[in-house]
Amino acid sequence: MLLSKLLGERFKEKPQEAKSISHIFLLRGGYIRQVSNGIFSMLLPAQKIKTKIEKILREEMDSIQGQEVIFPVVLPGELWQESGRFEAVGSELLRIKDRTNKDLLLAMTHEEAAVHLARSEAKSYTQYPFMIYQIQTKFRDEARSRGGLIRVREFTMKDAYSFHTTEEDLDKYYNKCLEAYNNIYKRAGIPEVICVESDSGMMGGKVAHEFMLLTDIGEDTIVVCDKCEYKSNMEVATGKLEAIKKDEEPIKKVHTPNINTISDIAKYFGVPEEHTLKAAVYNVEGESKPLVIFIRGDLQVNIAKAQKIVKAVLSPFEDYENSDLKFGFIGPYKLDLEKINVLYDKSLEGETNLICGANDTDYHYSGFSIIRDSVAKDFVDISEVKEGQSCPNCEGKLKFKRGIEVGNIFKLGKKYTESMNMTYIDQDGKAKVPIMGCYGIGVGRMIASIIEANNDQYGPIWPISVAPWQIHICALKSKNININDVGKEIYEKLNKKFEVIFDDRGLAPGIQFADADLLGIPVRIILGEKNLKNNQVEIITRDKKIKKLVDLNDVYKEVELIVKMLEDSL
RNA sequence: CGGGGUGUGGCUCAGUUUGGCUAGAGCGCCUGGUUUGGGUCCAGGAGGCCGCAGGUUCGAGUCCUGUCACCCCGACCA
Repeated sequence: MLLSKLLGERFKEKPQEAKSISHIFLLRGGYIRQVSNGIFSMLLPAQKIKTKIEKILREEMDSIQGQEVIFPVVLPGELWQESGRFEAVGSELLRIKDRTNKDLLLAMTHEEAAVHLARSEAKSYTQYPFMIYQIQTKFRDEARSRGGLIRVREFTMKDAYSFHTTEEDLDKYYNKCLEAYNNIYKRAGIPEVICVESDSGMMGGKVAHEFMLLTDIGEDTIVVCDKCEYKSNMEVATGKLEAIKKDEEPIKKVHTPNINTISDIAKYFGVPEEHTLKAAVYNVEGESKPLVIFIRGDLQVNIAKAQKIVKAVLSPFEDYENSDLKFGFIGPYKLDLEKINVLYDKSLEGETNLICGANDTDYHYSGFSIIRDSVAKDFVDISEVKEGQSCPNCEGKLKFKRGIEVGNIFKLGKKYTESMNMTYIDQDGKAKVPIMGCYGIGVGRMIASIIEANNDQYGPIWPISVAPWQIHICALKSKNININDVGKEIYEKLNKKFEVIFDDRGLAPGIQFADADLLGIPVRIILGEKNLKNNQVEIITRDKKIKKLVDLNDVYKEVELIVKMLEDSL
């Protein structure tokens, strides 16, 4: 490729709208252009990177017996009605109508399409297990896209769906896939991606993991133990909770005028916040009674956990005027359970001598002991982990980090196969419902993540496995010799074996170097008058780790060595 | 969906507070020269429905109303 012909202007100003490093360099380097909110076009360099990532994805999926297929982007609404998601999913699902007013949708994920295909093709147990995957456009009408390619509405995703006859078989395959994912990130130059436990969300299923690139601009909070291997998304993270030792005291009603926040109560009674109990009230979708969650005063309710327990969407309860609940003064002692549902967080288990609301405006109780003074029997984990809390598995302390989710894997179980009536005939001649797993990786988000992990102040430093070109030839301008001719000769020779981009523009060296940095090509060959007089050229790697003068006759050999070395390092 | 912000040439922005000549700068682009290992310098040139619609006014980029788009923070995120 001749750089003089490459479309995609590179510029030095920081684009106003871009905040993250990857977004800035993707725009400045002429990789992507925004078309609309969360919708981008990709120019040649980005497209080439994308293709290379896809090649890695294909090889790794094929290596775990995946069969590549392709599903439609536009699906009939009725297919999603089978699984119940046509109604269940909110406005992120873009629903459209065709000319006959029939419901269509732009697929945001393809479980339904996968089951639709698999249920008519895999009717015998002898065909199991199998995995089908595709690399396809997805559309999610995100409430808020951001960060360039990090969170967009239209994107390319590798999604895979495996089908099994037993849980054990799914478990086995799940682990194989987890390994393939680690290979993918390693090969793409982001070996630092870690695998964490995660929430399966409304996808359903019990076990799920996310692959996270730890970086400050990440959207998710990751909880990691400073001693052991415990790693988890905040949504599902747990910490060790032990009852705080306090002497039991008799329960006592105390006048607390206008004191209704935990920090005020703690101050008023002169105790730390963990000696209080608080109530959080939610509306439960499809349920008329509000849900009251009791939790220790120093902790927050983790709504994702709570939603999983009640298996419904929660929203904050606000209608105190038409209820018996006294905002700011709700407590578990002598609470009327007729018109509400109640959950007790694990943090309250065994607690004694707490301050809690008295269900009477401007009054609290002190000396409340959960066993002695309430009907609470079951305690469930609904609390948000706090930084510094003890690890659930060891004596370590939990630390928070930020991460970008670059992939996820789910054990879906029978959620889709059952609702969509997929069966196979087992050895015993009986129809059975297969068990499913699904596995996704966003390609664009991977591009952004690779930049986030590999860059310097001048631009991206592409790992050679995904770099748009392997070699960048800079022919500097000269009055005395026609360097472009020399460059062309080297270009044509190298181009037979490598992917080469040749800067034949003859501009000021600063411009050529700056552009080369923005394109981030791993190996750069610089042709300048001074060195050429001695029959030499300079070879430098984008990360500046190798920088040497090479005899003109040895260029091919030398490049071959460096490329091999870079490839081997991944 | 809530809060904040921005729309002026391809990019970054000034001008809007206090309405007033033909709307500016730098970068980029085109032409000529100059320079030649980290965005050289000089001269000339092209390019703007001032987001859109309506209104006030002798006069609107500037004031008013509406509307659209985009960005940031949050909620949400299969």
